[in-house]
Parts: sequence; structure tokens; C-alpha cells
Amino acid sequence: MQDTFKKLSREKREKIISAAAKVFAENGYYQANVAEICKEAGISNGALYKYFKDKKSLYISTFDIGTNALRKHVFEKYLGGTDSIYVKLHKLLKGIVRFGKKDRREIAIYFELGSKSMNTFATVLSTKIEGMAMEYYTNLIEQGKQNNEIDKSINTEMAAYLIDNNINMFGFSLYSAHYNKRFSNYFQPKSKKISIEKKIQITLDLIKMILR
Amino acid sequence: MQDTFKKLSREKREKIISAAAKVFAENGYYQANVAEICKEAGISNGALYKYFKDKKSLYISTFDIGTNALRKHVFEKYLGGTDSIYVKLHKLLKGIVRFGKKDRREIAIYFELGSKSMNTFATVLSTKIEGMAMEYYTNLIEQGKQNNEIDKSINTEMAAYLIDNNINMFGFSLYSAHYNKRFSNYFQPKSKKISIEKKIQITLDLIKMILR
Amino acid sequence: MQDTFKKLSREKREKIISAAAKVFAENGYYQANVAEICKEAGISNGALYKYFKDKKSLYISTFDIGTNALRKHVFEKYLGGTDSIYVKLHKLLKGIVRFGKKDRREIAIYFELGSKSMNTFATVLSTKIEGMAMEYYTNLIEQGKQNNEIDKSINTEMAAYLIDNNINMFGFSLYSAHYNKRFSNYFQPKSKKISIEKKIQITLDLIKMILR
Amino acid sequence: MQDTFKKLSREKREKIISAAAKVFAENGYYQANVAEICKEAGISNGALYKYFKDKKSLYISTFDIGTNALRKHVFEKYLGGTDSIYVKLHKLLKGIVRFGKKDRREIAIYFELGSKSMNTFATVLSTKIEGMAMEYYTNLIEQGKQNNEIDKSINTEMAAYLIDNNINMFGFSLYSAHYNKRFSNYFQPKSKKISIEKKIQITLDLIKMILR
DNA sequence: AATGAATGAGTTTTCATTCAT
DNA sequence: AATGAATGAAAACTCATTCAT
Repeated sequence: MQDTFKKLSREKREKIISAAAKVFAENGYYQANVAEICKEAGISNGALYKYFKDKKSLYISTFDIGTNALRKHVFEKYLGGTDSIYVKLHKLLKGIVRFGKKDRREIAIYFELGSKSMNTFATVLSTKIEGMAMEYYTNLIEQGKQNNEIDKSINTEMAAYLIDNNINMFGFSLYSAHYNKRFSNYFQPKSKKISIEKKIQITLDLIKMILR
Repeated sequence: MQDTFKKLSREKREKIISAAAKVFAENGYYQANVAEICKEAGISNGALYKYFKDKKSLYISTFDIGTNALRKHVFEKYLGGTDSIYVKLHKLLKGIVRFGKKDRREIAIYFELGSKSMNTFATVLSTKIEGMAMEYYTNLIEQGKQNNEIDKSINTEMAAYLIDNNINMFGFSLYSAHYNKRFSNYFQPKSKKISIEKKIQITLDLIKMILR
Repeated sequence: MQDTFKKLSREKREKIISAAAKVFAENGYYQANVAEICKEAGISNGALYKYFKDKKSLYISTFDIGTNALRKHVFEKYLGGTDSIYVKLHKLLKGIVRFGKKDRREIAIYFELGSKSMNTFATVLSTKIEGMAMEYYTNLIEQGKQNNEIDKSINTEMAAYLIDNNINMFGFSLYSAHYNKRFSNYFQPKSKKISIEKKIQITLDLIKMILR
Repeated sequence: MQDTFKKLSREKREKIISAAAKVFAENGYYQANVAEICKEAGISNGALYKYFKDKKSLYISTFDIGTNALRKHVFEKYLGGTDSIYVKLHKLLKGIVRFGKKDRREIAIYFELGSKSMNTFATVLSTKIEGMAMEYYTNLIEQGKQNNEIDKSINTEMAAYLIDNNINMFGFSLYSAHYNKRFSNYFQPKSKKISIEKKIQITLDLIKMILR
């Protein structure tokens, strides 16, 4: 990210990152077309290269900004307070859904990170997002233990990891046909479509089972 | 897949699929280079297009054949018998490791399937692999219940899904820098490298926790 | 240069190198357009990149082949024999003129080599062409000394260098407006055009003056 | 050059031309980056286009101003006086070296002029610089003849041209890897580096040989 | 007058697919 | 059936020049 980008108005910056997030999320890094991002953002190709060194740098910035926004508007929002652990998680899941809408597609980028072709990026980006998630889930469980919501004999790291998995799977299922289908296969074998509400319910049930 | 491919000798067919699997696994679908696959398989570019309509069709066939091999050489192998559930799962995990080696990289392809850019493929491919996995894990749990290894009050679908997740995460971590790092973050924060043996142990412990 | 290029027919190879030489000579390395070279050579853009790794490699090969052809068809042709030194040089100058015609523009590329922006190439290419020239002129003078055409007290290196300069200036003047004008300024102040014949004559006179 | 440029303060004008000269000299005309010139000169991109119509016009002006400075600070400085011809030439060569330093890189631009891609410029620029040089060398020889330093039978134009060549070659060797290497090849075959002092000495020796 | 952000045509290079042999 | 050379449509990126402020 260049200084020129930082100098732009907030709306313009958001429009560009939002466009990038959308195109990256829909096509994956390699298939994403820089020209399409520019068109979507309403700027010229040349302008983009004044704001970001190259496609890679745009991707990293988009990811970075997305992660920070996710932290601020989703994770940190539902961590404190007196809500029970499941109420918090419910809010978190709904936050993820809301966050993924209205052209805030940064979250979907995350789901590509696991593929082998993204290993170059993984080193830089994995820590950022996973660090945040791990911290959140670990805190959540510790709080739960203190409030006697969770049995103290439960191993915090393992529980946090399992919860993380399930929240991920839920998030993936919002964007990926594969993970959506996987959800249906297990929990709604007959019908094809599974509602978001139902997925939230199941995810919470799965976490309850883990923390029982 | 064209008829011409089916007429080839078994060795040649295997060599081609193995080459495709290797290159797809190492680079992801879009970054995989058709010419490289041909070179690796020892055939000409032109020949490949006699055997398969296009890159997409080659990918689907490779995936398909890989899934079948995984079923035959890994899943079905460790389903029956009198082994306890955890011994079976241990064998399964080791089978996955073994299967991923010796140029049988079909398994790694699977891990790319979740990314949005692969949605075109997901419809066709997800059912195949997930159907197999789901069947296996469901059976495993039912057997475990009958042998009194698993408490009968546990919901089979949910348990199967959670186990599936964990086996997947284990498999992903073998190929993806991101998932490998995620494993380390949670369970080996200090050191950088986490051995396969340790990952197997942790995966089994996680499943034990789920099935407790 | 790739093996695929070596496998081409002699005519096709020559057509490509000739096209490259022409476009490079007329525009200089950086201004030369790869697509134009391809069009001129009657091949597709893709084909060129099967024959040469990149533009740089094409340039070096073109230069290389040109230098070899210059050696074979010009320099070596007029070195031996019983001609007097000035007859040999006369033939050499006419050889250079002939060589530069009929789309054998490799020679003109040489004249760009002195510009600062070509320093990257200079290391590789300078030695080739200058080694050849130096050897030729040094031999010529040594032979001249043995035949009592040249005074033995004359320093061979210095004489060779001065002759080299003058042949270069002659060659440059065939392609470069600047060096052509320079020639006119000194030796034909009134008229604008100076004929090749006259330039040859002057060049020989200059060398006679040096070797007097 | 626009009127707006002429209205600028002398320092600012010099800073701009000096920056242009530096960047042009280091990269050649086509590789020189207008934005870099502006940055180096401490002015905005827009400003440059108020002062000069386009890149080409800036180049011509830079060349022009540089030639005048070269005339004033180098050529005219060492023409008169009672020094012997070789002392004058020695001073001239050192003047060229000095002139090329301290961001007065105009001189290096000259060396690019011979390449074919610069033919557009040659018509305008060649006369200027070559006229000056020719006048200087011709005068020098005429003076030498009057002082009995040079044999009167020597052809003035030819001698002047040959000296010009050698001074040029010396100047080129200061900036161009190719011409530097050429110098080494002929006069310092073993060692890699050849000092400026040595090049000056050799150049003077070559001129002595010409004028003997 | 001056700024510096914005433009968009133009360039090199890649690669899935075709086709003459 | 098999080859592997050839194709040409993209795609990322650059940069002289313009223009709103």
C-alpha cells in the first residue's frame, strides 16, 4: 500500500478495497482480474498501480483491512459483556453473516487461504487472522469457565480449536458450494437448500456438544 | 474422459492421472500447467487432448479416480475388523499420510475444493468425496456404539461431522502452509515445526474429546 | 535460444533473426516491439517465446548470430591472400556495406551498444565483436609490417585501435544520421549528401594517414 | 522550451536541466523516466509540462544547454593562451572528466546520439555539438601549425576528425561499459580496470601518433 | 502558476487448445 | 493414434501526458 492510497477519501478507499475483496472472493487470487477490480471500483488501471505496488500487494492489503474490520465489527464487539457464551456465539455467527453481505466480501478471501497455491501468502496472512480467532475463542472459554458455564476440566486449547473449526466451516458454507453441500449432506440429507438460520442453529449445537 | 483414454494400458493411465494429481496438488487447478502434466506423464500435449476434452475434464477425472483409490486403499481398508475405533482411526490417519506420498497426490487436490473459485467443480465433486467420508464415519460411530466404545446418547451425525472436520484439518495440514500453521498455533506455540506423529496424536485426542 | 529454434529450417531461422535485426536496428533495443518482430518474421507472438526465453535473449542471439555472420562473410573473407593492405581494407568496407543491405541489419545493432542504457548487454556482447575486430586489425598490421607495407616502428595496438575507430565510424555513418552528418561536416561542408563511395575513399585516406 | 521556463530563477532552471541531464545520461532517452526527472529537480510533474512541451523538447533543451556549457567551461577555456597543443589537450580531457562529474551529466547524453533510435534528434543536435568540436580542433591544429608544433603538410580536416574521434572515444569510455571495455581490450588486456589517468595518457599518445 | 492524482494506450509474456504431419 | 509446433487471446503492469483544484 502506497501513501497515495492513504491520502484518498475514506469512501474511495472503501470502494476500492470492497471491489478488490469482491473480485478476489469470487474468483480467487489467480483468477481475479485487476482490470475488473478497477472497473468495479470506478478507477483507472493506472490509478490502482499508484495505490498498490502490484496485485499481490493489493491482495495482502485487502486481506489485512478485512481482517481488521472483522476484528472490530465482529469479534471485539461480542467478546465482553454479560451474555452467556452461546448468546455471544450466536451474535458472532450473525455478525459474520452480516459482515459478509453488502459488498464486504473480505471475509470470503480467507477461505482460499488453505489451498496449496496460496502458500506464498499463508505465511504472512495466516498468523493475522488465526491469531485473532485463537485469542477470541480462548478468552471465551476461559470466561465460560469462570462463569461456571463450562466445565473446568475441559482443555482450553482443544476446545478453542474445535470451536474455531466449526465457526470456519459455518463461514465457508456461506461462500463455498462445497462446504455448503457438506453441511446439507450431514444435516439435511433430503432437501437441497439449507437456511442460514438452520446452519447457525446446528453450529451452536455442535459447539454445545463439544463443550458438554 | 474419452474412450481413447480407457483403451490405454493400466500403467499408462495411472501414470497420466498420477502426473495430473501431482501437478494439480502442487499448484492448484488454475496455476497447474497442462504442458507440465504432459511432460511429467511422458506424453505429448496433443495426446492429452485425445484422452480428455479439456483441462477441466482432466481435473474431474483425476479427482474421481483419486477418490476411488482413497476409498479402496484407505477408507474401506480400515473399516471392518475387530480393531477398536481409535486404532482404526489411527490406521486411517497413517493411511492418509501414506496415500499422499509416492506421487499419489490426489488427496491434496481435495483441499482446494473449498475455495470459491472452485465452485464450478464443487457440485460434481463434493458429493463423491463427502458421501464416502460421511458413510465411513457414520458407520464407524454406529459400530462403536454397538461395541460399547461410544456412548449411545451421542448424536451420530454430529459426531461424524466433527470427526470428518478433524480428519480434514489433519489432511489439510499435510499440504497447506496455512493449516499447518494453524495447528502449530494452537498446539505447539513455541516451536516452529510440528511433526506428523504429533499431529496424528492431537487429532486422535480431539476425536476422543468429541466422543467422550 | 531454445532447442526449438535450432530445429527450425534454415530459412525460417534466418527470417526470424533478420526480422529481429531489422526491428532492433531501426528502433534500438527498448523501442523495438516484440509484436512487430513477430509480424515481420511471419510468426505468432507465442511462437517467438517458444524459440527464445524473452526479448533480451532474442536480442543477444540476434547480436551473436550477426557477429558470427559478419566474421564469416566479411572479416575472414578479406584477411588472407596476397592483396595489399589497402585493397583488403577496401574490400572490407564494401563488405560491410553489402552486409548491411538486404535485411541483414545485424550490423546496425552494434552501434547502439555504446549507449549507457545498453550497459547490461555490453559485458556480454562487447567482447565478442571487439575481440574479433581487434584480432583482425592486429593481424592486418602485422602482415603489413612483414610485407614492408607498414613501417615496423609503428605501434601495432595503437594503429589497430585507430583503424578500428575509423571502420566503426564508417559503419556508424551508414545507419546513424548523427555519424553521417559528422562525416559531411568534416569532409563535405557544402553539400548535404555524401556518397558511400566517397566515405569509403575518405576512410581509406584516413587510415593511410595513420599508417604513414 | 516555453516562456515560463525562461522566467524561472537561474538556480531553478539549472536544477531542472541538471536533473534531466542526470537521468537522461544514466538511462538513455527512452528509458529515462519523466517522473524521476521531476522528483530529482524538486518540481511537480505538471510544472515540467508548463516549462517544456513534452519529453522530446526537454531532451533537446537539455542537450542544447549542456552543449553551451561544455563550450563555455571546457572548450573555449583551453583554446587560447600559450600552452603547447598537448598541454591544451591534456587540460581539455581533464575538463571533460570534471565536467561530467558533479551532476553536470549533460556530456553523457551526447554519447547516445549515435544510435539509430535517436535519428529523430540527430538532425537538430548533431550540428550543434559537432560544429563546436570541429571548430575547436581545426583551430587547434591551425595554431599548432603556426607555432611549428605540427608539420604543415598535415591535412587539417583529417587530423581534426581523427582527434575528434579519439576525444569522443575517451569521453564515451567514461560512461559506456562497452567503450570502456574496448579501451581495456586494446591497451590493458590483462587487468580489468583501466584508470582515467591512463586513458588520458593513451589518448594523448594516440593523438601524438596521428600528428607525428 | 503549480500541483500531483488520474488516465489509458501500449508492452511483454503466458498458456490452454488446435492442427498439420 | 500420436506428436509437438503454432496459435492468439488474455493479463499484469508502465508511463508520458492531462487536468481539476
